[in-house]
This record gives sequence, C-alpha cells and structure tokens, in this order.
Amino acid sequence: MSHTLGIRQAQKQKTRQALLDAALGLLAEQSLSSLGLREVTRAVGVAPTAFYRHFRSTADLGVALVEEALGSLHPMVRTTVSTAGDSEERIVRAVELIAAYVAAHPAHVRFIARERHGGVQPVREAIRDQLARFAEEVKVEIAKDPEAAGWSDDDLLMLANLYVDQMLITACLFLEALESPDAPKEEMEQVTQVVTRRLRLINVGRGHWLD
Amino acid sequence: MSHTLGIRQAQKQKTRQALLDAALGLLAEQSLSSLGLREVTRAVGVAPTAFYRHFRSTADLGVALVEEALGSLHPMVRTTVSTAGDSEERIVRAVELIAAYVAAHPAHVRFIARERHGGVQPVREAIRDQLARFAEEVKVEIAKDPEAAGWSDDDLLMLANLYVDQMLITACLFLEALESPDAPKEEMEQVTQVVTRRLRLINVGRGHWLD
DNA sequence: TGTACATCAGTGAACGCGCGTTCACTGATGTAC
DNA sequence: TGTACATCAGTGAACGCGCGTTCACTGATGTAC
Repeated sequence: MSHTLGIRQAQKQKTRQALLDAALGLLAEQSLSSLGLREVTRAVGVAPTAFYRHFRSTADLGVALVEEALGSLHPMVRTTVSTAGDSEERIVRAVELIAAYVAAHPAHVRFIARERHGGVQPVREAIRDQLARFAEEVKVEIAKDPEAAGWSDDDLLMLANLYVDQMLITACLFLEALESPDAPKEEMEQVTQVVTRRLRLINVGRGHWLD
Repeated sequence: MSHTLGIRQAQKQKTRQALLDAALGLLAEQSLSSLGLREVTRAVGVAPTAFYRHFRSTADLGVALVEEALGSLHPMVRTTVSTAGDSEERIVRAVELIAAYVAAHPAHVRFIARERHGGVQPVREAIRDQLARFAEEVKVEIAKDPEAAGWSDDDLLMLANLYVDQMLITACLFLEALESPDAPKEEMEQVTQVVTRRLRLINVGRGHWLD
C-alpha cells in the first residue's frame, strides 16, 4: 500500500497549492515583480505570515510555478516529436497538442510568456533551463529521424531551438485568440491555420537543407 | 529658418526625456507594472508631482517608451528587407543590423521583450500594434521580390510574421549574449552563427514553398 | 523698450494606505513509552 | 490504549517605510500693449 501523508503534511501541501493557485490567478493581470505576498495570502484566506511557511519570497513561489507549468510537459513533447507518421501528420498533432494545453492551462501559459523575459532573475533562469531541456530533448528525437542523416550536431540543435521557439510563439498566439473578446473559436481556428503553415515552411526548409 | 522652441517648452521636453531615460534605466531590473512614479522622479531629481506634468501614469510613460524604442525602426526594417543582393547577403545584413541595434540600445530591447507579454495592457497593445506594422511593411517588401510570384497574400503575411518573430528572438539572444558575464564578444559571434543558419533554413523553405 | 498681467513647469507639505518582516503565541498533530 | 512531551503550520499585533495623489504655492517665461 502506498505511503499516506500525515494529516499535518497533507494540510500543508493543500495550503501551498492554494497559494500557488491564488498567485497564478493574480498574475493574470500583473507581473510577478509587482505581486505582493499579502495579496496572495489575502486571496487564499490565511495570515500573511503563513506565506513564509511555504516560500521565502514571491520570487521563490515563481520558480515553483515554472516547475508546475513546464515540468510535466517533457514527456508530452518527446512523444509528439518522435511519434510515427509523416511530417504533415506530426505538425497537425503538435499544433493540436499546443492548442489543447493552452485551453486547459491558459494561466500557466501566460505566466511563462510573461516571466520568460520578466523582471525576476531566478524565474527567468528557471524558464531558460526548462526551455533548454526541451530543445535538448527535441534534438535527441529529431536526430533519430532518417531525415536527419548527414546533419551536424549544431544544425540539429539549431532546428530543435527553432521548434521550441515556435512552440512558445504558437502557445502565445493561441492564448491571445482565447482571450479575444468577440470570437475565440474562429480566432483559434485562424491561428491553427497560420502556425501550421509556418511549421510546414520550416519543414520544407528542413527537407532541402542539405541540397 | 526653423521654428525654435521657447525656453519653457525646451526645458519641459528635457525633463520629459530625463524621466523616460531614468525609467528605462530602472526597468533593467524590474517590470513596468512594479515601477513606481516616485522612483523615476527621484532618479531624475525632481519632485514626485512633476511627473504628472508629463505623464498620467507609469503605463502612459511605458507607451511613450514603446514609440521611442520601435518608432524609428520602420525605415531601417523596410530598407533591410528590400535591399538588393541575394538572400544570403540580406540575411547577413539583417543580422548585423539587429546586432548593432541591440548593442546601441540594449535597454530599449529589453524593455520591448519584457513588456511584450508584460502586465500592463496599454503597453502590450502598443507593442502589438508596432509589430503588426512591421509585419505589414515586411509583407509589402517581400511581395515585390520575384521569388514571391505565385504566393498568396496569406502566405506572404505568414512569412512576414515569421521574419518579424525571428527579428525579436534574435534581438533577445543578442541581448542575453551582451549581458553574459564572461565573454560577450564570443557569445555574440555564436548567436550570429546560429540565427544566420535559422534564417537560411527559413529561406530554403521559402525557396521550395511552391514545389 | 518697458510695464503689467497670464501662463504653467516644477515645488513641498500632507494624507491615508498597504507593504514586507519580526515576534511571541496557540493548538492540533505526531511520537515515545 | 493512554499519557506526557515535542513539533510546527498557521495566528495576530506591531513596526517602520515608501507609495500615489491632492493641493495651494512660486517664480521664471510668455504675451499684450
């Protein structure tokens, strides 16, 4: 039988998660560097001092949010890139996956987009590290593809980074579409069209790279 | 003879510019949404209330900074994209131009990168509008190229947006390299290599798009 | 040119407010016997 | 199972501080005659 947490630890985790959730909500309309510790505890309904039982600072909480937003995405990215099928099928699947993730976790996506170049250094670094991991993983997967024969390691990493950047740009575009006041459905569809063609163009370049 | 500003107006402009410069400096280490009006006036050496003679709020100042950072760039972008020479020459010239701009105005570049998805809506919108203008201008220029024969308007805009996004990503990479603690020169060179190959790959795709 | 009045960029005091952090505390949960 | 002590997540009062905004002001610059 699996180990059950004590009542105390379980309650602590619950409060910690409540703080993370509340912070993510508040970050919809501001940056981490202006997020106040008291705002977060007020939103959760605990005393300001309780915050210190879980995080040293809001920057520390931000780093935890990076892990929450991107940590679980690695297996998904790996399988999507390495999945069978021709490149057109893979593009469609990747774009669908990104659209689904943005729809399911819009606040996490906004947080990453906002803080990637935001005003809090440890958070920027945490995001940079995660994205570098994605690029490395994508590189490993595309290296296995027969199309990658003759490619230098540098070129593989260059292409992997290009894919990762497109992934992020795509997520941002879907997020903007999702928040469109009038017709999010139509805008989502339009973004799907555009980013699919972008990836197609990149893949055409990939196919003729060694010509 | 050209119209000279009165002493009063000239002094006002000087103070306004000092506020913009001070704000840009302070924004090196924080986001606009946490920038205080008093911080800015303190840095300039004027009373906090003087701020209101120039801007309604820090968000208002942010919008002015967007114009300052991107407004003068439109002619440069147009000429770079439309300039004569084969695509390899144009890539090299574009990358050089971006590197030079980042070296000359690092604070402006960081500001745009940070606030593009930052916590202040009017500033996000101002940046989005400027980038849309760039994309439209790039589209017009690449449409003139003989290579663009047979391209749909949608595809031209898709490619233009891809270029604009790459321009921004490139600027961010140069900025990171510039701020590298150990060897900025070498890192700048490495970024040049990588982004040049990225653009080459995109151009290979562009060349075979209608195959 | 000189004078009298208008304009307005910048001042400085004052305000109420929410901030991050400290500290000693409480009382439920955990543990040792 | 029951008892006695230890742990520690969350409390609540208190602190000094910087914030944005208001207001009536000053004095150099601008303008009309």
